[in-house]
Amino acid sequence: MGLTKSDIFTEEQNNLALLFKVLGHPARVAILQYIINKKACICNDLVDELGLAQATISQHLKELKSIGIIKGSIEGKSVCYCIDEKKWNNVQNTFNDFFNQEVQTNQCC
Amino acid sequence: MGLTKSDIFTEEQNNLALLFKVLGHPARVAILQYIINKKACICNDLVDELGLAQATISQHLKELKSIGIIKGSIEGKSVCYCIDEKKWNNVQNTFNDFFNQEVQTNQCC
DNA sequence: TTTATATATTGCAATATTACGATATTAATT
DNA sequence: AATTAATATCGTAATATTGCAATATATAAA
Repeated sequence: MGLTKSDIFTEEQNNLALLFKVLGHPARVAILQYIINKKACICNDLVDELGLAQATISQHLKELKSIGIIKGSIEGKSVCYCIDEKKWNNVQNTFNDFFNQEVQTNQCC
Repeated sequence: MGLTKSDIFTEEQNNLALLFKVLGHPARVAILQYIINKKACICNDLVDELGLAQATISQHLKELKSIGIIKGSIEGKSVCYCIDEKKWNNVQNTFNDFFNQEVQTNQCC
């Protein structure tokens, strides 16, 4: 198997899980933190900063871009990446909506 | 390959990514939502509710337990699972700390 | 004690992910 | 036009994840 049965879940569940999944890798967390901390937007510096090959970084950036949390703009021969603030806040809100669901007082454990 | 290079990232980055990763599957999102929505804590109902085999559900529950976001207590021959509220809030706070990092105004894109 | 019920674990097949070298592609520079 | 530099894509090997049947374990009920 190895195939997630996404058809048996709601659109909402699949979407939420996808957001979590994309953030669920230390390299992608590190990339986001790096982009946030530097005043300017970055690209190839990530290869030097993290100890990963250029192809690997490019792949992680692609995944982050796929959920829209970062965006890139071509600057000459390099690409400048930055956080998409609107999406960033949107993802945070989506997560908070999930966590703010009323947790009932346990009737067991 | 296929091996995440966790040694090149900080403890914090690995921990945060792990939390996201465990939540990054629709079945686990669905399990959490189900446990939250029902007043009482559940166990085998999940097998009926979601269309997954008992072994599969058990495995997902194990992963959720591994980060402490749910806990189970033995109730006769069944196990009652519920949200660990303390950890639940803790995870939410951890995520919010991450998202509340100051996003600098873009100098590109 | 035997049987039934609920959950966990094991083993395995199918698919996904991670990582990287090699190779495009694209744009600036010479 | 040729070269350099930055990034993306392709192909592939190694590992991880998902899912399930089969089996083990544990407790309640008969």
